Amino acid sequence: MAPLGATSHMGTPAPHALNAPPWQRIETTMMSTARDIRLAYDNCFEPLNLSLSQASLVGYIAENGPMNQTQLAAALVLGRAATGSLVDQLEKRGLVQRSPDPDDRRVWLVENTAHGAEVAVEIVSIDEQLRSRLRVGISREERQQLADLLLRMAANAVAAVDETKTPSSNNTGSPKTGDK
Amino acid sequence: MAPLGATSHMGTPAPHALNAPPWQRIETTMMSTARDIRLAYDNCFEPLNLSLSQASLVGYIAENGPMNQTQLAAALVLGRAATGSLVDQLEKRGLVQRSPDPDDRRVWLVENTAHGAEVAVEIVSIDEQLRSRLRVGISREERQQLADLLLRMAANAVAAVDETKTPSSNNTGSPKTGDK
DNA sequence: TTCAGACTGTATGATTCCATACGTTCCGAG
DNA sequence: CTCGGAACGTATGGAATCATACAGTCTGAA
Repeated sequence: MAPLGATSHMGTPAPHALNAPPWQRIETTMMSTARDIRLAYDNCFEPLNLSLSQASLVGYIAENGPMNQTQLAAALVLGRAATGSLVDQLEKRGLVQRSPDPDDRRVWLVENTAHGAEVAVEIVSIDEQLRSRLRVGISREERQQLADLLLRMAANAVAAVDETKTPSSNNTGSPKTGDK
Repeated sequence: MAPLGATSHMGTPAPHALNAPPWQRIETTMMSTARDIRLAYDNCFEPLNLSLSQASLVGYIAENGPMNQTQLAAALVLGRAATGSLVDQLEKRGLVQRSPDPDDRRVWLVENTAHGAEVAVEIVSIDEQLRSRLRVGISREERQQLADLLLRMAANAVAAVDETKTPSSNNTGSPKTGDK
């Protein structure tokens, strides 16, 4: 699977790329690249004792103001459960806090504490630093195209799943809401 | 930090893409795309009751012949422990089997069973199907460039980690030797 | 008013993977 | 032959995330 059948018996099948196994296919390359990036982020935030997701949450609130967990989940591309867990961790450390939403008793408004706001400054700084580090040798135009291709591929992936999931059957559960 | 600071207040920030939140930055887009692709694969292999990693392992052996677990780990871009775990699972299901390497008593040669070989045919077929599905609307040239950009970015990520981990290292590619 | 349905956050269990620390085995220098 | 180091596979613990199920709350229609 993962690779193609290059069967590179000899020493140098092709100077494909710097470090990645040369026989990998795009899909695998992508997942492994994503992992490398996540590791780089985690590594960068380690001095603050934060994971990428945690830092993202604090940073996102710092830039966009308090919001509820469902909104956060959408912003971080995470499930609500995972997001709630993140907020728990950050609340324990005193970086964020939950206040009740006066208009909706179901909802917690998550906001940064004073300390959280301080840390957020560092987070943003570290983030920008790493981002520029990741973009070394990659022009703005290339990034644009990269993003474009990624989105198209993601759309294909989602579509592929949808097709097999919703051919004709009205499943007992709801294919959409997820809840319930 | 998932988002960028664009603060696209409202209205129509940009018809960026079909489903992805428009404010995401490349790094996040990539990770989320990778996740979508993984989900698509898992979904496709579900009829066979296999995860992507499991299917990859069987398929890879089918195409490249028996090999030891360290080689497999490198091929699948996984750690040795995770690979061993995969082999365990597949062995229980009778898809692969471990035979002792006559030349090295430390090593297991992992190979497909007869049943595993049968399944591998399906795996390869399903994989090809999904892959072409993922490539809809993306030319070969674009894929080439995508792979190129991904690899450059991955290299940057690895380098970024290396820099902070070993201030005076010269490693170019793989800082292997996870063991002690 | 009442009630069904949709939404919010939470709890739980499972899965996948990493990092680390072993115990065994191989290899090469003395 | 005899060690020390390197490589292999394994065991263990932890982190992140998903999917599901649930209880409280809001909303809109009857």
